[in-house]
Amino acid sequence: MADPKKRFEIIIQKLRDNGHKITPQRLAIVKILAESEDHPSVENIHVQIKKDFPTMSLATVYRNIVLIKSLGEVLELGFPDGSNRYDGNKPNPHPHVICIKCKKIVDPDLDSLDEMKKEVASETNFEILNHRLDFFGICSDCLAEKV
Amino acid sequence: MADPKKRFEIIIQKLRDNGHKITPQRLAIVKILAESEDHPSVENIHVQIKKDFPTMSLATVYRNIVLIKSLGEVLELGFPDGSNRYDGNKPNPHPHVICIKCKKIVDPDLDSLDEMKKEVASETNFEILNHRLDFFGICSDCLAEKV
DNA sequence: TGTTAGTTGGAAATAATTATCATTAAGGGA
DNA sequence: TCCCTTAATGATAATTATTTCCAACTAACA
Repeated sequence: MADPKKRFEIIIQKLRDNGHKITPQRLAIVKILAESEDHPSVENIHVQIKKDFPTMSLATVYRNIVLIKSLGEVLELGFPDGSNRYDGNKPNPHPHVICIKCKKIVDPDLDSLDEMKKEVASETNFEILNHRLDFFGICSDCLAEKV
Repeated sequence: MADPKKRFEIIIQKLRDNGHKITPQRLAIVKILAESEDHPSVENIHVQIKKDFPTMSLATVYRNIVLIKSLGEVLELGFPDGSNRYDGNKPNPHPHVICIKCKKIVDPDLDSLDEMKKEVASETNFEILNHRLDFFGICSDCLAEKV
C-alpha cells in the first residue's frame, strides 16, 4: 500500500496544477480516497464525511470523484451488481479478488499480467490502453464459517 | 463461435428442465441470445424483436435475461460506463477486448488465464468461482482512421 | 480587499432496472 | 381435445444510482 500522506499530496498537487480550487470539501474527499484501504463507495465516503461536515452534499462527492477520476488519480471498481467502489491509493488498474459473501477485496500480485497484455495486443492488433481483471470467490474466513 | 442452433436448443431445453414455459416472446429472446455475435444490449434486443413483435415489452426482455442468467446460459458484460451487454453464445466467463471508439468487442484466446486463476487461488486462499477480464483500447480500424 | 471564475448544497432531472398487478396463455391432466 | 392451474406478459409505477441545474458562496490571485 502506498503511503496515504504521499498519495494525498500527489492528488492535491495534481488538482492545483490543473487549475482547480482546494476547498475543505475537496480536501476531505481526497483524504479518504488517498487512504481507501477498504475501497469505499460514494455513499460510504459521504457518510464518513458527514460526521464532521454535516452539510456535505452527495452531489459534491460525485462531482469530485468524477474530477479526480478524469485526472487518473482514482480507480473506479464497477461490480456486476451495479455498485461502484473506489481506490485512490493505487489508482492504476490492478487485479482484485472479491469475496462474494463479505465483500472483502484483496489485491493479489500477478506478474503474468503484463505479458498477457502484450499477447492480447499482438493477437488482436488493438492498442491496449486499459484493462480490468477481477476474480470472484469466497475468502478463507467465509469458507471456514460455512461449516 | 458455437453453433447458434445448438445454443438455442440447449437454452430452451434448460428452461424446460427447470419448469419454465416456452412462450413466443421467450423464444424470440433466446434466439437472439443464442446468436449474439455482436453482444447485444437489452435495448438492442428489445428493438430487434419489436420489428416482428410490436407488443414486446421491455420488462419481458429484462425478466428473461435475469432468468437465463440465473441458469448460467448467458454472460452479462458490464462496462465501466454502466452499460450492459450480453453473450448467450459463449456463456462462460472469457476475456474481452473492447474498442473504446467503435464499441466493437473481440474475444481473444488466452491460454495463460487458467494458470493465473490457480496462482490467485493459492496466493489469496480464496475459492475462485468466477472472474472477469476485459481489455480496453483502440482497434486497428479506428487506429487507421485516426490519421 | 475586490474581483472573478470555479465550487457547493439542495432539489429536480435522468437513466437503467425492478416491482406491481390485472390479464393472458402454456402445458399437464381428465 | 378441453379445462385448470400457474407462470408469463404488457403497461406502468417505483426504485436506485447518478447527473444536472441554479442561486449563493468562496478560494485564489492581483
